Amino acid sequence: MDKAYDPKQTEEKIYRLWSKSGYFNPDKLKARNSYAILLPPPNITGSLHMGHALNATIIDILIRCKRMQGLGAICLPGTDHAGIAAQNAVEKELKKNGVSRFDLGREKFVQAIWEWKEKYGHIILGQLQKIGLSADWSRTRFTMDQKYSEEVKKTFIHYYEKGLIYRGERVISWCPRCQTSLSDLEIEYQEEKSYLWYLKYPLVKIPNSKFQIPNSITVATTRPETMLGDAAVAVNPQDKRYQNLIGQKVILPISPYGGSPEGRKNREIPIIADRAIDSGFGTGAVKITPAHDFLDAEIAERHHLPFYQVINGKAQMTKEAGLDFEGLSVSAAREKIVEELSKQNLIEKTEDYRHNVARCYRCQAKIEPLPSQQWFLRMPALAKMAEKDVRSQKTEIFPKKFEKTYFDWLKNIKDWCISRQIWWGHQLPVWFHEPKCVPPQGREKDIVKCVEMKVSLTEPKCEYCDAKFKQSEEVLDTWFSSALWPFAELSKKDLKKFYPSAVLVTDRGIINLWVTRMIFSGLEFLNQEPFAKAFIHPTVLTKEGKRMSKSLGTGVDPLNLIEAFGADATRFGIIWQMMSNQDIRWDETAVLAGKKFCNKIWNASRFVLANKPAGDSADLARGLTRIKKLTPADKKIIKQLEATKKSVGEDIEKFRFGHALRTIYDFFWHQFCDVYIEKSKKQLSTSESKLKTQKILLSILTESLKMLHPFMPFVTEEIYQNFSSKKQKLLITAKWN
RNA sequence: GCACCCUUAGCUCAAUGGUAGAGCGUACGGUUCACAUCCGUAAGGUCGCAGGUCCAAUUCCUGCAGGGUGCACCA
Repeated sequence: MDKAYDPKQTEEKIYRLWSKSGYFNPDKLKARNSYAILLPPPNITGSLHMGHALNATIIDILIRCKRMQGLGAICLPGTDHAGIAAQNAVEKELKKNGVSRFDLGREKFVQAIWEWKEKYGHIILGQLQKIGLSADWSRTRFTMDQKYSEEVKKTFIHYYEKGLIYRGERVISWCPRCQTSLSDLEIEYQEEKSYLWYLKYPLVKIPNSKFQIPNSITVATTRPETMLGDAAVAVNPQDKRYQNLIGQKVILPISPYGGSPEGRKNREIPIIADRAIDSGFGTGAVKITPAHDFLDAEIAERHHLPFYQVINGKAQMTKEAGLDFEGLSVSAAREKIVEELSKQNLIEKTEDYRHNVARCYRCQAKIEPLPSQQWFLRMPALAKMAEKDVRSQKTEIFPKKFEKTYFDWLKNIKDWCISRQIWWGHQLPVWFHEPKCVPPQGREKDIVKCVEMKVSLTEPKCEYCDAKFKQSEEVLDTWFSSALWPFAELSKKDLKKFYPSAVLVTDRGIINLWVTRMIFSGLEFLNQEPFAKAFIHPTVLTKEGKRMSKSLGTGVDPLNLIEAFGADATRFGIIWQMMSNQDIRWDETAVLAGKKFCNKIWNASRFVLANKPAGDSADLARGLTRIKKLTPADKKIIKQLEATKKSVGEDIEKFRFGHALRTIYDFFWHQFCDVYIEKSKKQLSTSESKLKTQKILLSILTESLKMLHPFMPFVTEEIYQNFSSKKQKLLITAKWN
């Protein structure tokens, strides 16, 4: 053995050794019980970041530990097609050559993404191998595999036939850049400086009114351009200031004019009372734009107000906004409106205002709420099921504080908008027959049965004509397919063995996007929750406590760490910092400590192996309990080993990985190396205690390597290869008792 | 606005109802015989602030401040 440990000469070689052994696949383990963990499928667009590294390390510690405990341990890997993210990534690539996806057309563009996926999609899995993840790669899945796709469609059909999926026109969140609808969870809010405009809407004069009616009512808004779509002004029914005005009408000072200027007549809209209005905000009077605001849409439903869509999917003003505005961008329209209103002296005042603006979680473009025909999954019943499951502890969310995130979302649940207008993804199994058959003479009655739309796995046939059905162009929300990850595409045999999985390990950022949806999907389709526990691990932040971000250049690339310090040191550094489920403020010196520790293990092993007696290692190490006449130092180290094993075992069960690692570290370095090895040097020099001491050294080393292996797999396996027994050739399957 | 979490050595973090510890860094010293990626010694903390409970509080309680997260609002 060399004087220093060199990860570069070791890691690839050892990983190949493991792969060749086939033990990542539990079929080879001949274990009675399984222990499965799903790898949260990274996006095909992803490249390894600290979050992946932490996640994979935790999963791998558990898998390696359970494998050594004799269970049929498996990590089920794969990748996610990442609808919007992948589409955006490839669009960006094409843009470099000045090509848009529309230039290519749908078929060719989707083909380009597939090619891109073949080329780059597997890279992240290779990176996970680099940090040592012992996943069963023979079972690698992809969320757009043919079988997976089929099951996604079957799921849609199941929900549809159960009446849980419906199609409807609703105000939804629309990303004008991605050109698609988004669900509530795909929106991020960002604080922004803006203004609150106080606009005066003149009241319609009523002759002979017994009340004193003011000239105008003032409404506060952050989006003056939406006034073109206003359908009412609303106040709280309790608001004393406006009692006289409820039921009166105001004149929209700028109205969407069409046609000739002579026909110009401003729209008159009512003043209504609605409980949703907060009388403390602004003037207590609010303009209601049903088509472009969620709350306004709700209020409009209650009051049967018309929806005027004045903004389109490209964030431009529509024809309905009137000839003066049609085609203008939202921001240009805003300027024009403000200018016009101030000309008319209808702006009472303007206030500085900070508020949260909704943005697309994939491209950061400003979201436009607008009415659109979409497909929805009815959530109340599913949400109830999911809530009950965690309330009854059938699925345990750990740490418990994250239960709140889960319950909060379920409590305020909205129907899930599952259709997306992008090209990359699972096309809806919905087929259109348009136009309907033209009934031949005398058969009108029969043909009435001809359907315009059919939900079906394969293309349906019309009973009355030869016209082909056309499949819906829309695709499903990526998370609709991710929700099926615990079971889709698994063979019946695998399903029996690996469902439910033991524990789900993931980040808090996707508790509801992913975890919650997996839970209700599992309950719905297999009548059992997909995992017994969901462990929400910490998030890796910068040293300053800020989010790591590639675009801001604040990210740390784990591959660089592996290159500089080795995979074991990187794993050590990550886990060393993972204490009590607080977020990690990244400190690279922990990786340095890991590198030093690798070397310490290496050199202590060199010492022990230089003093290894002849014979099979397994036999030598097992004889520990039979050794007589132990010295106090012998007894002490044996006792310390037992205590360490116990403590580490308990820590791992409770996901206290950082604590476990520090316990082993302290034992190995300070109790074993600093004290016992030093003492052993004397014991080795006398012939009566020599063999005993040699056996103890070998035994403690072997047990230490086993404990360390889940945390630092490469260096421990490499050392083990230098003295492995005929009976137990690999450390990965050595018994961890 | 509501809820939860965090605040301990220069940095990143532990532990603990009764003399506060680690890693990294710093200073000084040592080491042919496993390891200079090593060993030893030292410096360095009124444990965020203000109250309270207790014989005793960094540890328990309350309030405040700063940082973070989730939810609601975001007209």
